[in-house]
Amino acid sequence: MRLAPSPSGPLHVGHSRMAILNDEYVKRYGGKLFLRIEDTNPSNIDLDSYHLIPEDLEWLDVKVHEIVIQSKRMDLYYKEARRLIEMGKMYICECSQADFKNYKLNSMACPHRERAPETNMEAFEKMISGAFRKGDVSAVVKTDLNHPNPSIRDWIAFRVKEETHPLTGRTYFAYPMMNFSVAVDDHYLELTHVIRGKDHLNNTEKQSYIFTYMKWIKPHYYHYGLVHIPGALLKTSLIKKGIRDGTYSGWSDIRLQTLLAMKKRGYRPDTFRKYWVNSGMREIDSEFSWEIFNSINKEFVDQHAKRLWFVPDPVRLRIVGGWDMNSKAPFHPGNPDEGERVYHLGAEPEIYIPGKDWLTIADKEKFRLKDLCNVIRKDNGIIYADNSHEDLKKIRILQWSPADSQDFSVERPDGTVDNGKIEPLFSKVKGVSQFERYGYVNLDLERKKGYFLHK
RNA sequence: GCUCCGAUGGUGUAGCACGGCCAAGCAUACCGGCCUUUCAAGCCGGCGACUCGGGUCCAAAUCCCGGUCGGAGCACCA
Repeated sequence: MRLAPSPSGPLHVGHSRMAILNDEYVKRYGGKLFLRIEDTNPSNIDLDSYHLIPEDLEWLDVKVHEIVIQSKRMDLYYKEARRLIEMGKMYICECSQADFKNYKLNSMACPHRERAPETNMEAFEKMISGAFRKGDVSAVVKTDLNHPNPSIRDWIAFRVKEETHPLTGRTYFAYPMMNFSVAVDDHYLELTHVIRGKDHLNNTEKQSYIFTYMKWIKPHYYHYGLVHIPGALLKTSLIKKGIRDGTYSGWSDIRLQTLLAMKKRGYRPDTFRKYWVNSGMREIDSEFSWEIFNSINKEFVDQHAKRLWFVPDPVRLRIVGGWDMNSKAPFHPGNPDEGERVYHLGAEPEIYIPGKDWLTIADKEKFRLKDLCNVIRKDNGIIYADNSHEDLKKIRILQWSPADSQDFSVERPDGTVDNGKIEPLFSKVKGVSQFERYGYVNLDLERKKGYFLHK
């Protein structure tokens, strides 16, 4: 089995599917998983991704047995190309791009198609030694000019690139197209099974010509349906543009759906695995469900998410008439091992409550400060009422935070920020916590802020 | 336009290769109740689907034909 990403950036949610599906197959049935970095197009390579991709995979707990880098195997591709030329199955076309396209669309042979193998070989050697300019020539695999799908008729296997390759520099001038290098590598890596998206259906057919000409055994192919991930920006080129022009702070900007960003928000690798295994390998296109994805993540995260009181948009109030006020509450109601938090507030303390709630509390309305006491609103202040637990079901219960609370802000994936106060003991909490009546947040203690995960 | 693929509740799926055990299972969401000093978690109950039309058959979500709808690919990206 293999994972074959192009090194144009780190992995995102979409990639996690193919990684996990392949990995899961290998883990269940045995075998070997290659990570094959497909860097045969020097124009869209991001040097960092050579290490970011393996790191992402490691985070996902995908076990890669061996890493193969295509740009280091160019001689192999050239060697196999020569064999095809000798067999008369590949030729060097010197038509313009437009002419070549025209011939194909009309099922016609281009003038170079029937040249002798020796002539082609000569042209090929010139091509790889850099004697041609970009766009002048290409190496073409003969298929069937009458194939109903024009893209499958005589497809291009090598083209000239003049850019400097980030890894190999200016060593090579002719680079294989994905369909050629993939066929050669799938054979030499002795792959038995290939799992990939059904956007590759045509490629599978193109590649099969190589297997047939070379008399190689084809792997078994499985094509899963495409998933549309709502609200996600996954096009690496667009993300890169956004990073360059300052729209995004980097690959881990939490508005993005790169694995880096999702990790920062507190998503767990197990969530990815469970979600993708659960959605299976059907050929149906489907809609990615954040609803289900988040609920799986909540399952993993909730058990150790300490509860905290965060007060967005805080209003500062004095509890008039409250003497010797104390509060004690567990960090996790269902998990006593997580400990508890205790506050001694003293007499007539000041506290913060959420501005949004304060706005909707009527004059003379009674409400509860959670784990503290009941109060009644009077004009623009509150007075102590009692500490009975009797009407808990009837009145609303608000989270609050003491006067010595810290400033804290939560960044949300939609780009907005909630500013507020957080209870002092938050500094004892690490990782993902649940802000009561607010949602799950991954804490960044050093910077006194958090990243919103989900409700 | 051409080629290929697909169609189960709001969403994600199981079942379809070998028709009957499917008056369609699970999850999530939603609604109601219990519990609870969070609008979290947990427990109980409820809601809700086989794209349409034909055909084969004792019997069709499952097989065949047609329509409709959706998706992907269509040349020097991977």
